[in-house]
Amino acid sequence: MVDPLADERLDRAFLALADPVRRRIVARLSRGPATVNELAAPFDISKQAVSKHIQVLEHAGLVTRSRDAQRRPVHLDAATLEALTAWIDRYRLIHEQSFRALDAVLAAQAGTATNQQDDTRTQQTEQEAGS
Amino acid sequence: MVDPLADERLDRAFLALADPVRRRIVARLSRGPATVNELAAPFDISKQAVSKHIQVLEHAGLVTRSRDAQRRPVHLDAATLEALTAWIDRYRLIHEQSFRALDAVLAAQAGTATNQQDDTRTQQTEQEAGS
DNA sequence: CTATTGATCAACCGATCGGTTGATTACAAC
DNA sequence: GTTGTAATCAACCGATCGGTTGATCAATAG
Repeated sequence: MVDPLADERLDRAFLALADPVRRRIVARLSRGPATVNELAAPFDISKQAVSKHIQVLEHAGLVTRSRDAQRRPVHLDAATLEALTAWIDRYRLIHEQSFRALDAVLAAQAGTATNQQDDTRTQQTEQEAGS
Repeated sequence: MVDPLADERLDRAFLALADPVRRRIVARLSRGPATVNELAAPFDISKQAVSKHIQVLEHAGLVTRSRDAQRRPVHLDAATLEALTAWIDRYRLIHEQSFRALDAVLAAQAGTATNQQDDTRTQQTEQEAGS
């Protein structure tokens, strides 16, 4: 459905979200388009800095811009967000799967009843018996 | 369910994934734990550099480490991955929702179609956009 | 004990990032 | 035209990032 993003594009998209200002901008845009001035209002930084943040988001494919007189409204591009979740979920699910397989192996070896291989989506915390 | 990660933790987690080497490490770990040497093997960079990458992933909460003699196996922590998809999906779904609302308004006004591709995924959770 | 293996620590370097200020473009209103 | 507003461009700065090399720590093997 959504193209798996090329490596460099994933770089830029994840990097774009690795900043609280840009995440807040994305959060704001999820409720509809906004101009740079509107987006800059909640922040204590300069409008130029916000403009740069928007450029980072745009270069990452997370937002697009249109034109309305001298304003340049910014729109969220949800397709890229979806591609990011697709990447993450891919490996998250592989991990879950192999974890369940390991559970089965351990259960078969020991026979003791510490296995829960039912459809509980256990994302259990690894604990170290590292002594 | 999964704790919404604090802002600083989200910073680190997204930043950790904004690097192709670290994403390949995550991909490898999704199939099971591995030592630093094993993880470093596919790359042309030094083992120290890979060790740093792993520290970045660990500090981001994406991996944990145990101990086995002089080896320090690295394990994926899928919970943090899940928290990232949770953050993304939250705003992706809000966006979808407001887009549909806009569609309805425009349809009522003029009957003209918008240029949004119809991604049918009916979700109706009303949420507010925090950070 | 010494030697070897696995991994980290420490210092350093060039590139990029997030921010600033000042100048400039683009458009609208008068 | 001139003024005003929205936004970007350009140069600069300190901090962080990704990489290197060399030394060191931790644990096993001989």
